[in-house]
Amino acid sequence: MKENIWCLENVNLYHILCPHKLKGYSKGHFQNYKSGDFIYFPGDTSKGIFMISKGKVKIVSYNKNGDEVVKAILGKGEIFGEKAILGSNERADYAMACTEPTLLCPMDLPSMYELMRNNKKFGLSIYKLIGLRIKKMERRFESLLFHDVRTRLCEFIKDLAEEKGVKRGDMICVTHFYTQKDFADLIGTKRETVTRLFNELKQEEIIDYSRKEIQIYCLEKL
Amino acid sequence: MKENIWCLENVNLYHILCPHKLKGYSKGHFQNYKSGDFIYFPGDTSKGIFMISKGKVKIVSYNKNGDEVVKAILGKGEIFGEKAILGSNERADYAMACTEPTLLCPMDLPSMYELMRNNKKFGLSIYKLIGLRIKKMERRFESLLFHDVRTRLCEFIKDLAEEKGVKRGDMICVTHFYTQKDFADLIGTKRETVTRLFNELKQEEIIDYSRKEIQIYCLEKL
DNA sequence: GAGCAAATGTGATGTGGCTTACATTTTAAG
DNA sequence: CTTAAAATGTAAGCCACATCACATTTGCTC
Repeated sequence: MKENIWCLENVNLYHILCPHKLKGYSKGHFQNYKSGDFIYFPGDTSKGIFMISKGKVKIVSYNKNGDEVVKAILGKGEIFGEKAILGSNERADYAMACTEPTLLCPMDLPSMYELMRNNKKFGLSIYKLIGLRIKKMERRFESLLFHDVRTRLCEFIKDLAEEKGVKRGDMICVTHFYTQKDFADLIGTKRETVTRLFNELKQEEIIDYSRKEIQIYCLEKL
Repeated sequence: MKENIWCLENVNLYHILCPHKLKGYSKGHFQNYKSGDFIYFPGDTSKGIFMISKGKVKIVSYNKNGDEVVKAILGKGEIFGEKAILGSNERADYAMACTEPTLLCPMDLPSMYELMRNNKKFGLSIYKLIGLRIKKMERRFESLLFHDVRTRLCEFIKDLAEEKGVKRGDMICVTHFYTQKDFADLIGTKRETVTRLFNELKQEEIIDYSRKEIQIYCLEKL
């Protein structure tokens, strides 16, 4: 009974959690949000988790000056609010829809637990999902601890490329929806520094970029 | 069926995991380590988790210069290697006993999963444990992102005080086993900076300290 | 297509904390 | 008690980034 679930690169919970196949567990319908709508606030009771069926969701917090700090941007098939499973009964961040429309598939906790107990495979998928989140987190942490800003930005772009890069000729194009402020938040620096680095990388002909796209000429040099 | 497990501050798995009460699940015996013994290495197959029954365990890694980097120091009743539960089939760090003797209660994965499925309370305890680890991690991350070194050190000392501080007169004493290098690793800075800050805090009559003890005169100013 | 807010670009200036390079003290080992 | 190794102390110099202060560009709204 060797269970090497870790070797799979992605858990696709979409087809498991999708409400069509889960009548009786999920509420059987999607929630629809407009761009800018908050899905939950800090302090809200954690009643369950969400899977993104369509659109993008930002997980954010606000610093003491009231500026928005982006902690993650998630897309279709991705899950958020999963700390509820781990016994966190209050949400700690804001979750905000940032596309229109944003469709979410909510799933309440008791159903989750029941499913996890009854469906071994599902349970392991959830563990794996959480494990991956932790790994990602640890990776960010170590990066912050050991690497300078430029290295961090390069790693981030490489990750983006791997995740959603498209080959076009001998370059890789990544379409994204981050502002430079978002990049800065995500790698732990300031917007101005990101601007400077983007231009530095452009100068060195490693990448080129516009608002919503990055073209990578030379992945190795990143 | 409201399950507010999160409100409990600590999960005490000790009395649940303790092998005396778990014949059939655990191997029914402790593992004994000497100071400096490695419990596992990076790349080792994750066969299960460990609970510390007696002594201290360091989770460490090594940077490219071969210097030891301390990632955590754990004591009695604490658990490590728990990422195994989340599907990580290889250990990513070194675990090293740093007291003599160090007694560990090992528990293999299949038994863990079985227990988690059959014993609801146990399952939730494990979730909560993992949840707390994540919270701790996120806290460290945010601290690193937003606070300067002095603030981070103060937070760390306050945590120590809360966790194991003892009132003596109108000061709080914390006996610990960290070197200044350990402090530095754990808060993400260099040893020299820690030394400077310790002396700064001493000068300002907020704390006093010797090798293995910190006396806190004024918790509020930390 | 005028007007405005958000996003991006770029210089000048400041500084926290890393680096380097030793001195001193404490602990462990023989 | 001696000696070596580990831990701690201190100080000068430097540099990656933050901060501040605007300029410019882009994209949306009316």
